Amino acid sequence: MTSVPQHSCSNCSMREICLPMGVGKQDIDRLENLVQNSKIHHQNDVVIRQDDAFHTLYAVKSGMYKSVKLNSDVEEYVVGFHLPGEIIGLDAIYPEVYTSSLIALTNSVLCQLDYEQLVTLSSSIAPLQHQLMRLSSKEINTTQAFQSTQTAEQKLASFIHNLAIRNEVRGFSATELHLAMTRQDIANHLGMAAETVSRLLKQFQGRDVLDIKHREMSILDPAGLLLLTGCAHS
Amino acid sequence: MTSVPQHSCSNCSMREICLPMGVGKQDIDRLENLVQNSKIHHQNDVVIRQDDAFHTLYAVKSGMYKSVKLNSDVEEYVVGFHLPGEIIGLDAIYPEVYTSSLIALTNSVLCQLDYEQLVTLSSSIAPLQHQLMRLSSKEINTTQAFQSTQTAEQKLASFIHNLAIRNEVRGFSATELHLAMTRQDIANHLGMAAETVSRLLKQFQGRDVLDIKHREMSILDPAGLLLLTGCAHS
DNA sequence: CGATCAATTGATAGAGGTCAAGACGCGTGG
DNA sequence: CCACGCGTCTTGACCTCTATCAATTGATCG
Repeated sequence: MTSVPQHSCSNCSMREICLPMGVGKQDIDRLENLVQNSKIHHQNDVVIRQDDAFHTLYAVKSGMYKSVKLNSDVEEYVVGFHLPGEIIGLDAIYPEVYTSSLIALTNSVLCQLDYEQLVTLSSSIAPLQHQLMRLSSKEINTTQAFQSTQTAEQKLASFIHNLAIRNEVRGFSATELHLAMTRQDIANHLGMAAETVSRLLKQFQGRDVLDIKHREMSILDPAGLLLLTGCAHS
Repeated sequence: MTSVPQHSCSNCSMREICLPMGVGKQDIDRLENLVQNSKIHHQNDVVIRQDDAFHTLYAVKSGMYKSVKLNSDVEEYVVGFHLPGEIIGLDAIYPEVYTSSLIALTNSVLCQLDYEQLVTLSSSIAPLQHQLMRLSSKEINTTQAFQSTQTAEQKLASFIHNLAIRNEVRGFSATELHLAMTRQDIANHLGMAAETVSRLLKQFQGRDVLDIKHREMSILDPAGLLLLTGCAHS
């Protein structure tokens, strides 16, 4: 009786969200062979350095990461946060270098996938090819979705709502969120000042939309939160 | 001596930017067979309606289009503008419905591609598969690139600079631009008021960075424009 | 238990939104 | 060819939202 390797796709709790979605049982081991040993990271570990040559995609197995883009000398921009099951590096395919640095926000685990091998494999596994395109498409959407939001209030509400939905999809709580990132990271990501995030969160609390203690957030009124977004987000 | 069909990929001036990039001579006719008859549109023609079922990707052959997303009842957001050689609809793959409406800004021509057929074909033509991924990746990048810009001045400068680069890549002028869209469209796209666009353009003129008469723009000082962006855009 | 980093809170100022009026360009029809 | 009307663009005045600066509190960790 051979034990399934600890970090295989077939026993991963994210298999229905991640790349293996839709891939049949007979093909999934071909995908598993391609997945390099998982890498364990600790808080503030730098996993990818911006401008390094692109060869591998990453999938988050557990924990949380952030992507940070250095523009000019000092100015940096938090592109986004990555939850389990999400693929990192799709944006690097075209320029063939990573466009941002990747940093672990907490103790986390990543799976590595050689891109060339993955593409080759996907041309013989139709569901894998489809999922690769689906995930790219999804990334385009999520990046676009936040552009339309106007005020700081809408932006922050959208951000929290988006986090809650992503948590829920992963089988976690839709109302109890742990914020692994700092207020400054959130603010930077949303293009506002950290002080504004602080003030708005307090305001949301005052309206009984949510409750925050440090990094632990409870969404008390999901419908109210959705209203604050200016509606229509997924 | 058979004449090449008028709207084939092989004699299209955008073939080195569009999907055919890298596809060999022997395979390109297989791609051409998949391309439906080109569709001619006039200004303000609605080509795609938001929320319609997704089946086909589009490639711009000539002219210019805009993507518009309706959020709540009245509020609408201009997602972006599409130049010749660009693929439209990649963001619709995941949700399987178009996430925005597509409107012609001037007399324009589109090529239609059935997505299912394209994916099937791409699994037997490696360069096509690569290009499909590359174009998706590029789209993720361009959407991300503008998020980091802070002030209205930086946003507008980045927008103009981006337009100029895209024009240049297509073999058009890098300094003489025709703005097919209204100031309101630009403003909406960049998340600012039309009045602000107007004032900033005037300001850019005053600093001799560019010259504008109605919809015709001349970039007088490309380096100065780049400075205004806050640097680092492609 | 200080030292350090994160988060909050208050005061102030400036960028840019909004409202309103007017100018300009363009197409239509007399 | 010119007058009219409509949509686009510009310009000005005002005000709000949010960034910035500064100080304090709170949390975390060696």
